[in-house]
Amino acid sequence: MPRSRKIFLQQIYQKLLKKFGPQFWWPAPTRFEVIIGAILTQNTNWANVEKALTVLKDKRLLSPQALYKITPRQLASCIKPAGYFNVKAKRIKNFIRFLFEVHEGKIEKMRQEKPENLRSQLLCVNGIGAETADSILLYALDKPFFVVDAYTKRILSRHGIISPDADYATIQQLFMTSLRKNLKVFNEYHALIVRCAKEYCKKKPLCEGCPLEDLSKTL
DNA sequence: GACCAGGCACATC
DNA sequence: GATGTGCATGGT
Repeated sequence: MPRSRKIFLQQIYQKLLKKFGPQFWWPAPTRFEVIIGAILTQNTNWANVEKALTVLKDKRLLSPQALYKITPRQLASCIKPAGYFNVKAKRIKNFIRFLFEVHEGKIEKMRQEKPENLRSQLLCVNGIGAETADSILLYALDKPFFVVDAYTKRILSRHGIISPDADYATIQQLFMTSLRKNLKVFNEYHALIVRCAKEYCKKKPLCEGCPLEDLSKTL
């Protein structure tokens, strides 16, 4: 990778942090809740996810044991506010089944797995793709994997750092080889990208007032 | 009423 | 292997 691109990614982080400050993403009370949230938030507004999580909490269903017992149909009816409730119910059940079959139903057991192995295992669960796997690894399990999403792609391609058709692994590598392997930075950086894209990167062709505006000129 | 939101798997060509 | 499509609610 060109050295300039590396520095560029580091500069973007500093700019975003300066502009928006820390984002405090995912301060959920349990790792398990973060994981379920990661599945529920697929292609969905976070506010809707919180509603679904509240229902699960109120019904005392937000535990591996409880979700193991519940039927997909019952689960679907609880998570309706998050949208795609039938698919997501299946996906959550798939994850729970994996958790019990491979890690005795225990998150802490799962955390003992070697990070690379764990990522492969998660990707084998039907319904968990690269982004959801990395969100789980980073935000729930404290494993340093950079999360790439639609916003990340949009911002980077808009500022000419990647081509619009760059794939997930390529973009992830870009970040992971440019930055220290640091949980806090990975966590914050992804959240900052989402924040920036939401506020400034919606309108085509250019995002007026975006803190990254001037950077692309220096590339 | 259209559009969007912190994706993914599957069908089809 | 690329491209298209279904899944669904709630806020703007």
